[in-house]
Amino acid sequence: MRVKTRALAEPDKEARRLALLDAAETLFFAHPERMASVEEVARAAGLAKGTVYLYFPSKEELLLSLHERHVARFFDALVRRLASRAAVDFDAVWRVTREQLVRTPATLALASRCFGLMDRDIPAEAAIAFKVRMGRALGEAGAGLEAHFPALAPGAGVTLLQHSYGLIVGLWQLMHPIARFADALERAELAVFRRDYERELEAALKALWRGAMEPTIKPRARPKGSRP
Amino acid sequence: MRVKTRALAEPDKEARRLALLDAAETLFFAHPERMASVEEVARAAGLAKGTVYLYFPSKEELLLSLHERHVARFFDALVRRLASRAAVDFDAVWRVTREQLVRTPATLALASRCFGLMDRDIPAEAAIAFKVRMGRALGEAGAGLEAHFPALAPGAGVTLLQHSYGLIVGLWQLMHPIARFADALERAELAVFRRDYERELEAALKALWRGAMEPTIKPRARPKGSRP
Amino acid sequence: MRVKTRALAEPDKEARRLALLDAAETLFFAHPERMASVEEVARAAGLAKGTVYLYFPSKEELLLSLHERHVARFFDALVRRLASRAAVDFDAVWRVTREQLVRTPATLALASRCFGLMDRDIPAEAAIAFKVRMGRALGEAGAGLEAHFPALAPGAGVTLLQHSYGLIVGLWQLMHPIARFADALERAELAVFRRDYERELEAALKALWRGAMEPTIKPRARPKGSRP
Amino acid sequence: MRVKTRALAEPDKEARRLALLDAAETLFFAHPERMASVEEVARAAGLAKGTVYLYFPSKEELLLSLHERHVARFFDALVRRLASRAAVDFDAVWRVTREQLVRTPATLALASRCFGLMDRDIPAEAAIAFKVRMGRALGEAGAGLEAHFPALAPGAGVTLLQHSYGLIVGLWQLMHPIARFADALERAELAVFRRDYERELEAALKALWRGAMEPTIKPRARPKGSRP
DNA sequence: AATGAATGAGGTTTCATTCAT
DNA sequence: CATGAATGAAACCTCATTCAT
Repeated sequence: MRVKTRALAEPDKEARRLALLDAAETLFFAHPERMASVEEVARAAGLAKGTVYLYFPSKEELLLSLHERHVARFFDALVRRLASRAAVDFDAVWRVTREQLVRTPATLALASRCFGLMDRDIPAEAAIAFKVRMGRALGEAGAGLEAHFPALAPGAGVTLLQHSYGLIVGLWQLMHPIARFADALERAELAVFRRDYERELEAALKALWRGAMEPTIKPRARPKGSRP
Repeated sequence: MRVKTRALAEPDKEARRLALLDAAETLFFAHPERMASVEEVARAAGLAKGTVYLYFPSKEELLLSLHERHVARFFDALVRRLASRAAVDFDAVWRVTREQLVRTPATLALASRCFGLMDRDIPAEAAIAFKVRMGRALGEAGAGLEAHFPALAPGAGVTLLQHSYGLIVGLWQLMHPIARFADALERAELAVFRRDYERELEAALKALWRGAMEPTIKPRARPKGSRP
Repeated sequence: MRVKTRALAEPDKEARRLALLDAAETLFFAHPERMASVEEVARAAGLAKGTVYLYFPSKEELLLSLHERHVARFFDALVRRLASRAAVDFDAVWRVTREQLVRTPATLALASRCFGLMDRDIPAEAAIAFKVRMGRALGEAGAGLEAHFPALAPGAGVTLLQHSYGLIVGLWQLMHPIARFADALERAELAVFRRDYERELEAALKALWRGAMEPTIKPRARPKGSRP
Repeated sequence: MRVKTRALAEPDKEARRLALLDAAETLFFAHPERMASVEEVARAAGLAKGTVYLYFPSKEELLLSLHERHVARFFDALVRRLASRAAVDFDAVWRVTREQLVRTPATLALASRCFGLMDRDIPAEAAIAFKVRMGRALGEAGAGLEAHFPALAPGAGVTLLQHSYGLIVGLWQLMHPIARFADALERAELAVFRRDYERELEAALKALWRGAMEPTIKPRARPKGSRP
């Protein structure tokens, strides 16, 4: 009968909430492919199963909260960076992205999953509240972006962030390394898949941003001749 | 007691395999958020549950097969277009993409899921075989692309396709419409999420391609002054 | 953090006990089909969950107490009526019954449940103490009945009360209206179940009492012929 | 891995259904106060938990089926008796009742519980279907009764049966012996509860029927004097 | 005395897979 | 080959009760 000291004061409760999120994150990080059970999460936090339900209405909403924490951290860092005195260019944004998203793989693994959860497992109420908060952060970051990149028309900052986010997650799904395939990847036939997610993402994002910034240029290349 | 006549000859077997894939596709299309059970798929194909396992080793591999069929169709159409006499520009590729991927939402819903499956549910053997086939198609399409777009260095065609694919799926997850949120989306706070996936994707892909084609341009904008 | 002032004095304690019973009664009345949780009862009484256990050893005993209060009220009213100067006939008893039991449906809903509780959830000690108190009230009321109905032999008053009580509760279970079936009850096939509990009970009790009062009559009807 | 031979043919399936009902009945009979878990029922029938759900949509509906079987048996026996050539009087009906209901205590224990289930746990659909079947049997038996007891007006047979059923169950709840109270019942104070259900019920039913058969007699006794 | 955070037993249901027929 | 009955692991969530504060 493990009796974790009780979180009576509000700050303690918040701390416990965070402890549960931490536990979930750790487990998810250790085995991104397998979703830990609520019991496991609770135990990892030194609590009992039922206690989890004092802090989260359901397992899905716990996961969404974890996801939200990740996203919030990213936006925080990004907004902070955009608000700083220093000049901001793609690399500056990329560095934030890399630290907050790319190099915390659990973040992306969870993001992938949460897309699916929104479709059915999260009560509309909660899903919408989540989106409202996201929308706020997104709006702020988008505006900040526009302030630094004159090429971005009003509204284009938000759009670019969304497109980037889609690219980040989509490419991660396509390219994130899977341990058990490491050997097979050595085969010549699979050379095409021997890719470094971080490097690829940087290149892709760079291309996306570059393209987004120069909308005036006549849009596309024209091939001289078709295949012989 | 339905006693479907036996599929003795090889062509019959293939036909039955396809019937199962069709059934799975139909069900998945009808409710992309919910994964139909094996029983449902079997029934929709006019077969019994156990029969599914004569044609697919597991539910996951059935899904992967379905996914592969989608991807193969896309690559077929793309390669065929690239091989045609007509000139090829971004729009030509986009039209193929739109028909094969964007306007068949089940395709993208399934793609999202299959990323996850690869991580754990598909035996390495099967996963690798799948990747080998994908790699082949990818290589061919990538080469075709390079032939039409001189700006693409060798190898850049494949890369661009992969980046594009990541963007297509990632953006879909982020933006695909969810029926039960339609009302909520009217709120001013959620204006940011009121987006048309097809239009957004076209813009994002265009930017990505444009950026990928002009790698020499000096990379980024420089803001004159920071935020006031 | 609600800090209800402490119930130090004995009268306060009793008042708080009653508040809890009132709260339970209200909740039970509102949703007789669903048993409120201890938390709900406590909140409805303006107390915290744990406090309930200072006044009742268990949820079951709380319910039993509530039930006892109902029964006691009934017996009080009955005994008072029997002790009054006015003449007493079936109708007089029926009126008491109707007011105290029939028209307070929660009473009967709870009575049904408490039968079940006695079997296992109530400690023998408590159950027996309850029965002793019930026995006392029953004895008194039975005697009062015998005083008014000369046809009742000694002991027959108690017996008649018990039989009546069984009938009251049994018939309630059989006939009490269930909101969600109201529509279905319109069907011709279910005409047999379209019954008014109060009216039925009155008729059944009348029959029971009439039969109990005339034990000398040769007992039963004789059919002339069997089914044609 | 227990592999009960498979019930492929329809009669086998029905047999298995019955085996599950038998198992549930046995367990319920052994411990009427405790409701066996689905797992226990399955094991008692030599099956696995999941198998139960092939035969019953939910635990509650299994219980309702069991209850229905009991009631159906009673009605069968009653209707058969009423249809036989032999004369029918109260005792004849009582004997059927005694064998089918009174002396199979599980029947009454379950009946008590099922009243509660109807309120919320059984889907309206199923509950109504059950009632329709019950209504049919009730109508038939009621008509049979009227044929034998000329004192019963049309419709009075059904009514009498319902009232009787209420009395049977209600009195059972009030009087059925509870093993752990056997000793306590020896106390003088509890003499009032030292009752034999079967005997009491017979008396009460007799009174109810007698009263129901003689509706013309001037209704009630008149007390000579009130309490001194 | 009062609180409410923590506990954890307890039970239902789903569904991919197997295998006897 | 085809069937579908049988399996049983897996996971969630509720809520009466305890007890540190």
